[in-house]
Amino acid sequence: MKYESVTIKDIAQQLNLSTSTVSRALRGSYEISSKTKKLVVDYAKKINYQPNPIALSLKERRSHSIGIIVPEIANSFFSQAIDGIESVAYKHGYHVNISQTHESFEREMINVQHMASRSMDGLLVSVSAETNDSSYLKNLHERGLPIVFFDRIIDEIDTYKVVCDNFKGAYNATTHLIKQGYKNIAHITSSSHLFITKKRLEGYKKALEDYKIKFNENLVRYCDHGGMDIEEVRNNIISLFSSKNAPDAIISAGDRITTVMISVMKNQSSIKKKIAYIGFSNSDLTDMFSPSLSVVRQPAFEMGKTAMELLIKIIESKRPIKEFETKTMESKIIIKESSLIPKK
Amino acid sequence: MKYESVTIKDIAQQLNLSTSTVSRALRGSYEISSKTKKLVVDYAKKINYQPNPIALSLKERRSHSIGIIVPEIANSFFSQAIDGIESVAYKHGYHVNISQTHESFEREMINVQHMASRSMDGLLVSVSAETNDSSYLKNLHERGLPIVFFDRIIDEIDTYKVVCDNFKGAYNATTHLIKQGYKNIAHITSSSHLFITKKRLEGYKKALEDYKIKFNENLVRYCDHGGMDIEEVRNNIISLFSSKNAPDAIISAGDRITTVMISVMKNQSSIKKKIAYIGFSNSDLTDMFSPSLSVVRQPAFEMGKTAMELLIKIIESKRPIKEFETKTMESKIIIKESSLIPKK
DNA sequence: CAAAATTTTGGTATCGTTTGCGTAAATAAA
DNA sequence: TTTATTTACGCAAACGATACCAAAATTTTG
Repeated sequence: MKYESVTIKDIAQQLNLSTSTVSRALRGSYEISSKTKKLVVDYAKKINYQPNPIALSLKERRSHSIGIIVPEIANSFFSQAIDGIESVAYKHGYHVNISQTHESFEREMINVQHMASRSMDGLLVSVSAETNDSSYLKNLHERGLPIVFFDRIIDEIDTYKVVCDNFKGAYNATTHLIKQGYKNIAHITSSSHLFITKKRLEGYKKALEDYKIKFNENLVRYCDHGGMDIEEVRNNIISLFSSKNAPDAIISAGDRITTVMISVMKNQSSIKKKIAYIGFSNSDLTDMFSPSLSVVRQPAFEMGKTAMELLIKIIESKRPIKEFETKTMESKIIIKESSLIPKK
Repeated sequence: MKYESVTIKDIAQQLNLSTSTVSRALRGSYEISSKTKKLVVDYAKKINYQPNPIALSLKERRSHSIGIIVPEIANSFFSQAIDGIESVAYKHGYHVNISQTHESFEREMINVQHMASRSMDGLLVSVSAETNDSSYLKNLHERGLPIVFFDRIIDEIDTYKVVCDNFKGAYNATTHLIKQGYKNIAHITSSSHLFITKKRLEGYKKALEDYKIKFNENLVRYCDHGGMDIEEVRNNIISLFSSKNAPDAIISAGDRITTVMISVMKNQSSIKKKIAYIGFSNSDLTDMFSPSLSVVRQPAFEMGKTAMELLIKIIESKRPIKEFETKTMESKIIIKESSLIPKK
């Protein structure tokens, strides 16, 4: 059994008109008499006519839909960003298609290709941690598919991008820990391919430098699967703490890595107590943690909004846009207990 | 500028064949010679031909896509269920469209209509807290749109449904609190329209009854916006605790309500300490709470999987299915600190 | 009142793909 | 070689909607 809906043909037949007349009447064309118009519109409403978007997409070669590619929706940052995207999209008559990569490059490629072939008018992309080859995206983009990157951007592709100030976020977080008296500050971060990983690392390094603390390569740990592989995080933590120069504080990157890290530390009795930590996170639950979690919070909703606005700008611009900019938004550092155990 | 992709026509032109031959060659029809077949297939691969799904949808009147309607994705239960749905969907070649209602009835109607008009082959629905009129869903369903409900089901619509044993979940949670010595157990729950709300309430009541505790209407509080309206939850909590017969324990329904409730209690100094509580939640973070949270956990991933399997069964069945069943899955009660402060 | 101008409507191609039907070419049987 | 069978392919319609162009129907003008 298949769901059947009313078509313009049904209306035409019923009213003894041609499909073209009906079509024009429905979109209020000036060349249709008001009698006919009324007749058609009333009847259409009566039988609850809904234009078939598939047929429209085929005809107009656009779908009034955009695609979102994110690592995962079960992540406060991304779900908040999606809410921001949707708020703008609905206002402008766009429908939104969400797809998750689960930090897998392969899944990402499949999803992006799928979106492209489904006549998405544009894509909002935050790449996966595994993505170190963006050529397929570049290809699609060069063939005219509008793309706006947010958060996990690809630096080499020339289009609009929306990020928060990752350098500053990491810098402030690190500085905060330093001021608490910590000197052995580890940085647990996402995969080294990611542009944001690099920026955050730079902020971290700069803070150390400004406070004359020697940078120690061994205190930086990458999670190439962005925290999806718990063992990877656990191994990083364990080796970090079993090394001679165990850290006394940690700054972590991203919602997932932060929470997985905390959970690993909680269950790892081998780890000495009183580690100070602060992480990038947009979760609403961090206040309920014990200790409550100090975080670097990104304006996720705003970032989503902005990204969607820029995408619409590209989609609806008459002539190809040549000059792109990267919008950088402020992150906020929120100090709670987890980083507030001053070390004398 | 618009993204253009290769069509069957391009191949036909290039190879001096008709579109029908190309089409048949690509889908391996027996009436095409193997030479031609190879020629076409090779060329198609070379220029990376991808059939246009829009055209296919129009022709076949199905999209190989299904729609998910959930209250929100920033909710562990639903995001886990979505993961389960996706895992089955991808395996069967279905694409998944997610949409959020944010617990709004109006948004839900818009989203469902949109999905239906976009030739979704079927819908997986968990209704919003505000939904107390399901006639539009019933209508669509009667017109042949395959629908499977999960979690927030509509009892009156005759189709497959997937739920967890809400009665038992609430019964066990309540019993657990009773055994800890609590007698004034409040129940903060979602909107009274929801079927699951009713079932959980029944479980709660039965537990009280079995342990000879008198049911007190005033200890049950409904959040008609499913926890999206924080003030609503706050008011419920405050009035609950300012009443003569203030509760000494709470059992809460659903991820959002549970976390909002905890957060409200945390920030409400007027509330006496040492309230025991346990909530329905699928969050992975509850262990990090202070106190760590006792929960009733639903097999969200499994529920999503099952729902998707049932939907596929409906979609792909040759003849209309007449006999539907409701799959009930076991919930699990996980005891942590929040409910473990025994009252003598 | 006829011719011209204007308004209103219908016919048809189109988007990309599949599919039933028809037919030329190739092969097999006579 | 002629006729009967296959085999291999092309034509055209269809899915639902739109848009250009032409054809009615109507109104205006001389």
